[in-house]
Amino acid sequence: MMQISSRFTLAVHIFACIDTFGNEYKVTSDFLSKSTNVNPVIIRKILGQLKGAGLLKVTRGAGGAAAARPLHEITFLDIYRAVECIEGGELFHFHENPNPACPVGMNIHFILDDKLLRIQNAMEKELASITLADLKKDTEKYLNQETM
Amino acid sequence: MMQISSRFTLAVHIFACIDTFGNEYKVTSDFLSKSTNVNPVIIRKILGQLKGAGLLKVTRGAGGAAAARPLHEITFLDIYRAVECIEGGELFHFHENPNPACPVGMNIHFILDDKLLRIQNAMEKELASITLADLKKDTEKYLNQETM
DNA sequence: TCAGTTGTAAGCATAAATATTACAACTGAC
DNA sequence: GTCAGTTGTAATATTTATGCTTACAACTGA
Repeated sequence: MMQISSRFTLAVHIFACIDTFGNEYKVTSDFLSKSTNVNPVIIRKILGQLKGAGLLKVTRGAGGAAAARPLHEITFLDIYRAVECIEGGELFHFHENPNPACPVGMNIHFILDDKLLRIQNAMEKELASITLADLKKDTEKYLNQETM
Repeated sequence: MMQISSRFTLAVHIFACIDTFGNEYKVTSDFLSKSTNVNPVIIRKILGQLKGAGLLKVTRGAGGAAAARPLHEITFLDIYRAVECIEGGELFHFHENPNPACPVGMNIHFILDDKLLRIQNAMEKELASITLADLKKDTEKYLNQETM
């Protein structure tokens, strides 16, 4: 399988909750746990990662999370990088010890690395093109459909 | 972490070996095991996936693998899809049971799915733009550097 | 002071990847 | 026809990451 972990969609879900409920309610890990149906400790860990990346603020003691920057200045790429703690940020996992005595084995990184990077860049460029302002707009769209 | 599994880079490595050694040697799972330093049973499993996708032919009994189509008609996307057996082909893993009683939880898929798809499409488009002909060209480039 | 909350550690359960052993079935050369 | 070499596949083990859960110290605002 090997998909991008659900921490990413969880993090986006968290921001959608902050957008939607932030003014009315205190958005705590317990609140988010109920909306996502994910354990509050996991939520707190993700909140910590997002906080560490400067994307949101978490109020210790009193509780509650809020965005740390204007929404159009937070991209999906920021979120992806905050929660997807990949060594060196590399999307593709390589087999570890290709044979240095084989002409192909010894050169496989020279042959492949630039191509893999191109692919990863294409994905990250698209991630960077989506902001939390877009998310909020669409969230409101669907929530209003409910109300009607 | 959650990277794309090394089966993909392994599969590309396999094709690089076929390109380079296919005329001179019989490219068996044992041969490939030595070049990649990966267990021959794993190699055979990947060979089976590539064969199943119609990308190469494996000679039973006698042994050996070879490309099943002209190299410029095999893309990295073909290989990716052959070996990355993701349910529904989705790059992003979603938290399973968002709360249907929460306005955000009940709509999170409507809000997010199109955006995730855009990101995945960007990546797959780049995967599709690289063919095994490109791979062979670069492989020869680096191997010739060795010889000089 | 105290109820509610965050941050974090520790242990467990689950899932996927990869390694490994084993062996039946197959093929081509002799 | 035999046989060495190979593929296909099953079964098991190991490793690694994820996510769940319990627990609790530290913190904050009322």
